[in-house]
Amino acid sequence: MVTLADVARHAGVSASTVSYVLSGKRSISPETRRRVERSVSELGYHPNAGARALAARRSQIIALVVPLRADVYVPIMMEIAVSVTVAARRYGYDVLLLTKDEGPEGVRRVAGSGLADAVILMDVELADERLPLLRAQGTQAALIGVPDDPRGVSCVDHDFAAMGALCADHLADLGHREIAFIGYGSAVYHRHAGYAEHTLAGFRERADQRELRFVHRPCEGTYESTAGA
Amino acid sequence: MVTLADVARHAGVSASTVSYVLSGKRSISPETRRRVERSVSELGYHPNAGARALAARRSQIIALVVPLRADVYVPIMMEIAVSVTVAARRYGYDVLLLTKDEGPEGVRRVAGSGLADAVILMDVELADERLPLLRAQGTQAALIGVPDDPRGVSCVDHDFAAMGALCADHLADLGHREIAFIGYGSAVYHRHAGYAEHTLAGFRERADQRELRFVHRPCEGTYESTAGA
DNA sequence: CTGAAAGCGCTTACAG
DNA sequence: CTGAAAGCGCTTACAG
Repeated sequence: MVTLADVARHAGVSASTVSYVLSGKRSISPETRRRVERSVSELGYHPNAGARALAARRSQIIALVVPLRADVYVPIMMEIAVSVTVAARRYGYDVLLLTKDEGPEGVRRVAGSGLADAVILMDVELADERLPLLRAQGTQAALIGVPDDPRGVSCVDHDFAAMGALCADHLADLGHREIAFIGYGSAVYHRHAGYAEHTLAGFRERADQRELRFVHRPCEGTYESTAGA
Repeated sequence: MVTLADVARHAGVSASTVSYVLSGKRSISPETRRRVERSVSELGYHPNAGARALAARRSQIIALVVPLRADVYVPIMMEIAVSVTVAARRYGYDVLLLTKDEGPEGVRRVAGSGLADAVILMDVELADERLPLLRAQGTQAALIGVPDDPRGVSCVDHDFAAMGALCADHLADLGHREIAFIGYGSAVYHRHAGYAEHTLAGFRERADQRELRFVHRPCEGTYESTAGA
């Protein structure tokens, strides 16, 4: 394995100079830079990720926690996972894939060990049990989904409440008064998934305002059966 | 941050003893083990991933390279990614998500830097350009898909050739003689994706034996439009 | 603009 | 059964 010391020797400079050429954290004479870059490519040098993480105290890794339940729409999960990965790479980060079934312990594990510098959570629940942990550890985090208490964390999501309200308005405008709200699988509501609850709440509030009567019926089945229905 | 040295001090043992208690690589007296384990949980110790990777010369990370094209069936990709992640965890490994668009360079980057100990490749092509690199670097790898020359690498896949042959037999048995083979999108054939080529080759060979005439027509569109068709 | 050196937090021979 | 110490390969103040 080629180390930074090998490159320094080959280029006739110190190790710190090689490091600074690579990181761009201080100015280097063009001549020195050239020699170092030449040695790097001639020797085929790749900085060791572990050593770098240890010394710099950051791993350049973001953990992405994905749900593995059958009641979520899979293609959108994949699209998000891939988009996150592509975007992370643009900033020099890699993405570690975690499954939600590891629970809060998974988040603790990767953040506590320094394996990941930050986490992105999907399938956020209203009272998500991972939130207290994030706050306690001071873990950098971004949530795709909005919990009941979003203090201290960054969240992003569609406005599902507005969407529910739009649906109510649309049907009310058409003159309908008796509505059936066909929802997600019942498990989605049992765990209080944010998107489902927000949609239903937005619909319910507007339905009340518009004096609609409605029944809410969860709809069982995987995304495939419901999409095809 | 709590370090191994903190734990050693707290438990009144040496750092190496703490390390061996954690790794189980040498026998420890029950009494010592107890004290160390108690200190670990009392202090909330999590071994630093970078330091561990540097010293042990393995990261306990497997890189999974997923395609990001629209011409692959997404749900199965996600299912594989999640299954790989869950299985990897059982062996103490985490999974790093790479996208195929990084090309061979992505594999070189994560393997060369020691970020990943091994790679799993999806969407393997007959003459996959990542193979020479794997061989040259001696990178541990597993392919989901079979290339033309699988020497030196481990592959696993469905038997797509047998599947194609089965289809030919089935239609021949029903008495049909003129067959339309509706395939994947044309891009899939242009890049010579293993599963597509193997299916077609298996069908073609059996069709010839059974004296069927057939035309092959790629079918454009995403998995959603074709699945719904 | 550059270098010598300490230090990051582990693992693992080496010794007893 | 346990400890002292070298070493893994980087980054980054400190000095000049």
